[in-house]
Amino acid sequence: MLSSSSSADKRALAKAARAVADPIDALLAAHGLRRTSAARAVLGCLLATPDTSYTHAQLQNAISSATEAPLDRVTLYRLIDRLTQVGLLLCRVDASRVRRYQAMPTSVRTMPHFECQSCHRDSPLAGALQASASDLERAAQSAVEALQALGYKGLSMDVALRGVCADCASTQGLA
Amino acid sequence: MLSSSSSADKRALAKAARAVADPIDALLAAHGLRRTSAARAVLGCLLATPDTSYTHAQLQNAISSATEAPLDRVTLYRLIDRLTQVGLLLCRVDASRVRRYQAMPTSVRTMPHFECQSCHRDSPLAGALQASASDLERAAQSAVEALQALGYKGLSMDVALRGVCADCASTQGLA
DNA sequence: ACTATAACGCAACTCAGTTGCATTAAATAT
DNA sequence: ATATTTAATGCAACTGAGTTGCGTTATAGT
Repeated sequence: MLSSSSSADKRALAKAARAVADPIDALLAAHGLRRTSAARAVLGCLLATPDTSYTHAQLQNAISSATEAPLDRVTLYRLIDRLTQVGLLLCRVDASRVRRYQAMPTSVRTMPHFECQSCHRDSPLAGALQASASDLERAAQSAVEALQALGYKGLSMDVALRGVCADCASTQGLA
Repeated sequence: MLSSSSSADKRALAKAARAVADPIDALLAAHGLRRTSAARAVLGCLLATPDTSYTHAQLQNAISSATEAPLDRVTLYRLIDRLTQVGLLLCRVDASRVRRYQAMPTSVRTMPHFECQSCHRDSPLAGALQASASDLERAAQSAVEALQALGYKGLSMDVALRGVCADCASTQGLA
């Protein structure tokens, strides 16, 4: 039965080959999702740019301009939901209250950042704060490992400092 | 002129006494804000319940039911903005994309928490994760001190882990 | 090829937050 | 103490992200 080339076998093989050939199709299938053109486009776009997050609007725009298919707003929302629920995407809410999506990172990297409540700037901890940032990253890393040991999947972490930055504090009468 | 009790002096003294007597009025004045009934109500409500955050709607509801004045939606938004900008309030965006406000805490306390992307539960790091949480808090603390040394004011921090929790991961076919 | 159902596309809707503008009331100057 | 300035208020209309319902289309399993 190994080399019996019935037409049924041929079709099954062709199908499997297609799924295995394209890593994106393989991922979709492995997570129980259908391989639609929209799913391929979105996942492909996000996997092509790791560590880069897109808003819903940016993603819709990117897909619609790259491919010919315009892709409906609601469809994209629902597709993103599915991809996120199975752990293929990572979602976070940014400081201006919009969700940002990205491909689930393979290695967890923490990027401590500071949001000023006054000027609303969001900047990474750098310069003199590099040391603190590294400490935070290390602590975050071990927390992630602890969660992984408990069976948690697709982990990522966000460390946000908030307050009033030195610039804003000096130009206001702060107690 | 020390003990000259003119009526002008009396009024000035009464005014100063009022401002100093009420710590809320004192705070408002110290930050260059007018002492209006709305500002007193909001700041009073938030200072009365430290470490408790309210959404705009909750705050409006609390104010309107506690006092007689109904307080307009937009007025509350703008008032919150002002209080936040001068560092009297702390604002964060929760997992469901709504802003939550609370009185600026005097001591910075970090509360690492986990958000599941699948079941959307948000829970604090507890149990076996206590150790990691403590490490994170310690690292966060020194980061905050570093920022304070640079002149940053009203600091607070948020450590969010994200991913798919063990429960959801086991009930889905996750790779 | 046939069927069940996941995924799609459209319209209408909700909810948090924003903007413009005329009015009111603190704070400051006279 | 009254006048003046300008911060704060209240209303109406608007925006933008995300959701819900429902009929249609296309994928996966028979």
